[in-house]
Amino acid sequence: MGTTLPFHYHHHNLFLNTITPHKPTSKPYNTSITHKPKLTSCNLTRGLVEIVSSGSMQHALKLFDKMPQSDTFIWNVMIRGYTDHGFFLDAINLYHRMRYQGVRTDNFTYPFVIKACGVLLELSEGKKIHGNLIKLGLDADVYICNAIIIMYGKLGHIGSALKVFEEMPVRDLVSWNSIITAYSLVQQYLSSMEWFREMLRQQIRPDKFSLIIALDVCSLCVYCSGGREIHCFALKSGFALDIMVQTSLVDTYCKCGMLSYAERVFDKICLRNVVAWNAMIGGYALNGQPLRAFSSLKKMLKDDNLDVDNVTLINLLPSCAQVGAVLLGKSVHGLAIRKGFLPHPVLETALLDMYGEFGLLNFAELIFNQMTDKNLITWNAMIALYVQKGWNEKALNLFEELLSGYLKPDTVTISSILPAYAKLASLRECRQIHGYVMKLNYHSNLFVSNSIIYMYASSGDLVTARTFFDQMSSRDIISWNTIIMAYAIHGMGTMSIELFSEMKERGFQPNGSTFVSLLTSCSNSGMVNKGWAYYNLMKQDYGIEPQIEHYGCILDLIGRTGNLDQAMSFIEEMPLLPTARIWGSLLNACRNKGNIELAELAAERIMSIRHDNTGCYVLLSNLYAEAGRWENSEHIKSIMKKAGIEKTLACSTVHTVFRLHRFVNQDRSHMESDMIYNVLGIIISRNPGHSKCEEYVKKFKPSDLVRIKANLPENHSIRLAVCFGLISTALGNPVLVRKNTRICEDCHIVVKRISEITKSEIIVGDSKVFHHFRDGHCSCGDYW
DNA sequence: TTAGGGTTAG
Repeated sequence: MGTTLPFHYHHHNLFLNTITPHKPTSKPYNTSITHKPKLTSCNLTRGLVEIVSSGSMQHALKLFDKMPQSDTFIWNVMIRGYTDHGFFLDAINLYHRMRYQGVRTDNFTYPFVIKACGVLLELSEGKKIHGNLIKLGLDADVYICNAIIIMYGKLGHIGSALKVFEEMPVRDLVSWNSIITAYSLVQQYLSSMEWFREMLRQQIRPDKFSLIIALDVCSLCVYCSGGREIHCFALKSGFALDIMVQTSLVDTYCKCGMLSYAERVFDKICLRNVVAWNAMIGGYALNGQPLRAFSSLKKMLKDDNLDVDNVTLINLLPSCAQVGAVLLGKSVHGLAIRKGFLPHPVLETALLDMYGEFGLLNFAELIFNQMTDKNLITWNAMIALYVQKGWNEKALNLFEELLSGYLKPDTVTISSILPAYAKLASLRECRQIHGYVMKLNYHSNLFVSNSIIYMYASSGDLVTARTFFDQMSSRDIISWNTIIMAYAIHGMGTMSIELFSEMKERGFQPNGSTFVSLLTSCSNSGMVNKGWAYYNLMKQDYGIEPQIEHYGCILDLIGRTGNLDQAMSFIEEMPLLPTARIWGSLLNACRNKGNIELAELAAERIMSIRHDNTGCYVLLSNLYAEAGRWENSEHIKSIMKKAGIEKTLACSTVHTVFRLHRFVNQDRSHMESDMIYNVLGIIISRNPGHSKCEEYVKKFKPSDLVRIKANLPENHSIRLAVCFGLISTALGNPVLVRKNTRICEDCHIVVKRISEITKSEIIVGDSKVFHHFRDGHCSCGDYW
């Protein structure tokens, strides 16, 4: 055995192999040299090709620099090497050096450079190269054109891609596959499938890659029947025996929710490889069958004697999350480390997601912070996690951090972060992010635009929410559900109902969520009969089986009537297991009726479900206090203390142009405190006949008064915020106050009165609904 | 002695 490699390269590589035993080059050189090779140019070139294909580009470059550089071929080899091994920028740079040094480029040079431009999203570079090609007369080369079509697809310029395709003097099968891929890349899946069909119409026989691309398109747009059509075609044309096609079929069926079809294809695969298994394991998670994913893994290891790769683990993690198997998840994490799969951005993001699902936020944060090559998907995962878990402030900070970096947020980022804006930001900030969305041209994306409706509605600006909705160029069912819900949380039931009819007129079929919006609206606006009517309509006319959310709404509706017996029997007759939300609804009804016994029962149930019970404890404790049962009230407080449950510090906020103003109960810290208390004093003095203090003096012994004085409604944060809002809000604009807990009955009465005296519209968003106070009335109809 | 499209992944 001999080698034609120059000796010093040999030596170099052996040395490398000794220091990095875990990363052998893919093609180790033969060491049994029997003769000293001649350093001919041909030998050098062969050596270069071999080193390049092994991926050690630094070594290749050293050799390259020593070689005569007039030869186009070796430049092409180098550029290919860079592109093949992911050094796209180096590929483009070397191409520039090649042109600078006056080396002739040829038809072999360009496909690699073009690919590099596509991957790096280098639009201007790509266009320049395209221009050069035309000058060089290479723009008719099939290989080059095919590469350009893909590049324009990646860059989102489908028009340019199509133009190249249409102007090609000769097209081959790859050209067709490329245009289908390009349409898929710009997410125009229907056009993509149209081109696939056009290909068949023109009697061009697809190859297995055509089928794989088309199947991928079907997965992406969940086009189930398309997947089946291609399956039929594959069976007729013999491609159904190809493992890559089979794997694609498994994947497509899984992504279209047709698990049994996927299993049938999978079982027919003769020699299953790890990729096929991965598709199946991932598919089980996707279809909510985590246990089957685990048993698949077992079979893969045992029956087929295959080993896991990083994709196996990536696909396995969602199953761990679904069954809440923390230990199992951690052991998969450990396995990933032992196998040397980490760091790996996709695997790390999958781990982050899983820990997030477990609620182990600190683990997720740890992974995020340790990651060296975070991409946009990683950032999106972390932001979405924060928002889902209600850590809105952290989400907003992280989003700010993302904006200050080089990554550009996409529509996923924006639709994830908007709910955090809805919860925390001022209207001004909401308008800012809205402007940013318009600038990025993301507002036509339905996920984004639906989130914008929600954002405006839940930050108190129903008018803008509606205007935005009206101006949307296209809407889906979620847009309608969102706007109906917007009016629901603002207690404007008639508007919700109006929109519901309009939605039907425009041909949208209501779904379960539509009725959640509608029923919430009826309940929040006190339209009890209408609520029941829609509940029946939903079941009878639309065949929608009520879910727990619907039962919750109906229970709120019953609660409003004060008929606690009916509420209780409704719960008992429900075919679903009552959740904390259900008992919470009953508890709320009990609070309004002052029925302590039933409230205790409801509270007990809530606590047994071990939901986040803070609100429930507070409510019960207040209920006891109002009834003068101090011992019970204190007892609840001590339970909370023992359990380490902190009562949410009630606060109310008002935004001015300059900043956020936050008020707590009895707050004296505000700069304008004196003025605020003066205004409050004037209003209270003009509101005789209502003071909880007087009531309490009549009701309780002096010793009790000391206990309750600390939290008298007299100086509740909401009143301070409303008064400050009256001072700081421009005349004619509504005063907008937000509160992190529910508004108390006493404050509700006072704010109604304030709206009457001042002739101002006052909007108070509490933790459940928006109260619109005007002329002494509230949109909630005094039930919330 | 070099090309283009391509199975499983967040």
